[in-house]
Amino acid sequence: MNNSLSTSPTPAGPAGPAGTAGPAGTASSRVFDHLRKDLVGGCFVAGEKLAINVLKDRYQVGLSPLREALNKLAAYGLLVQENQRGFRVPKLSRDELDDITQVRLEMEGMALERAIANGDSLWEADLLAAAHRLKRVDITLDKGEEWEYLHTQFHRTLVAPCGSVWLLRFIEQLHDQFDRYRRLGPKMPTIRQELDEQHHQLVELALQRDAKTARELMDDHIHKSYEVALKRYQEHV
Amino acid sequence: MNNSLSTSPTPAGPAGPAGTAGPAGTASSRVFDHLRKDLVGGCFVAGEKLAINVLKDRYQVGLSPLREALNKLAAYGLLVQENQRGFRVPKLSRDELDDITQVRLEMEGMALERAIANGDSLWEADLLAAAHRLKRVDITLDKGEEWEYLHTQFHRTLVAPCGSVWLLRFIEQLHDQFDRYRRLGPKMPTIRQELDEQHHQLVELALQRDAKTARELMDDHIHKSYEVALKRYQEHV
DNA sequence: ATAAGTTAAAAAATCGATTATCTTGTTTAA
DNA sequence: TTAAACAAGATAATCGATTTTTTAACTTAT
Repeated sequence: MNNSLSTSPTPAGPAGPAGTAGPAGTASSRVFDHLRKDLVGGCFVAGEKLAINVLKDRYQVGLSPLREALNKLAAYGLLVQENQRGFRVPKLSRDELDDITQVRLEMEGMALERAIANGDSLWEADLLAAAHRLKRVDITLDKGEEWEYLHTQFHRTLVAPCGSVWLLRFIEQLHDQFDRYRRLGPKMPTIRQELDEQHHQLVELALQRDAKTARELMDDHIHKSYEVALKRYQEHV
Repeated sequence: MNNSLSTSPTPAGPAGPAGTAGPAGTASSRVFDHLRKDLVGGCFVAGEKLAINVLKDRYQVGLSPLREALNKLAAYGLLVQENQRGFRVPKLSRDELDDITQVRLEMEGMALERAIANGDSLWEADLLAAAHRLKRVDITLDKGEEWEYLHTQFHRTLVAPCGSVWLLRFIEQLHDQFDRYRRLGPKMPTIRQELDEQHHQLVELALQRDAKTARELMDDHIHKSYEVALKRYQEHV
């Protein structure tokens, strides 16, 4: 996977399931990936203050690489840094969830249209593969990690050939933010069935190059996810 | 000003002209602001590798705060971090300039429409003030810094009440990226007259709540800036 | 000559300890 | 009784030194 924030030419590695960067390079980048995953996955309580010394033990690194990772995460928006009192997990709010969703609708819609215009046949193949892998995940066996990873991958693949590096970057960032809400509480989406059905239809429409309908469906898909996220958020207050 | 990346509750201070964070808190945040300004202002050559020890002297800080700032800037997109070989200034390319411009058109247009829908009368006052200050800058006296700062402020004010924190964040980031091109070479925009005229018209349209025309003008304004940036880029190769 | 191997110098990343700042509980003065 | 002042402990930020990795110059073998 190799997210664009990590230090660039990660040796790739076997690309383990959950977005981890293989054997990985620096200590700093390893903590970054790990912490990012945990923050998005809801391992921390929103608003919580992070005790650096605790993190140091938890992630088995020294202060310097840890602080470097925290600084990156703050610039990325997964942490808030306060003047002389360390880092904390950003609070959640209904308003922000709505905001994120709105912007996602605009940006992912745009990106999808462009991807459908530009994507080649290699893209079609990747898309089919990603959707297939996602569908194949055994809910009973999966601890949630596998589905989450493949879901992210699917959406990444879908918009990948949109032609705009910056659009992709922002979309990724918004996904992380959105998932802080969607992944509150229980592991598996209750309506996975429905969502997977939409994923399948999205592939169909992409292959048919029906940008307009695809975008409508994407809107719908985001709205569905929004409802899940909102419910989770409201139950979690 | 107090950019959203700096550590939050900066004591405000007298808010010096050029985006600096007043007396400022941590060494880390001071270097961050300073480096950000220099990177956007073109003090470094694109593609250049940053020698940490040189920066350490140049900005008068130790390794730790410096590295923390560099890490933040990398997450923000003003630096590229390579696996075990430090930081470098991102290369410039025609493709990227086009990309940035495209996304700016979409996002700032959207933000402007929303701002015009939401902005109250305090906003109208702020807008008039920002435009006025911008117009008043004496080109002969100004070393370029003042105009640049007020220009940024004007555009910030224009979209401020759009209602989306994330949109504002992305727009700010894109501005920084765009300015890496626009501010190549000579200090003052050759067509400042024209640009200031557009600024003035934008205020007019905003006050009249004419969202549609305002957006068209904004598109035009971005296109004009794009031409400046492109020319600068091509001359700078 | 070219390419693989070797090694010394340079640079990046990390560690351990120090310094500065905040927090909290307690005291003291109004 | 309340609020300002203080002091001790906890936490954040920074420094200086060490370790690791890369770079570049120089061999040596094919």
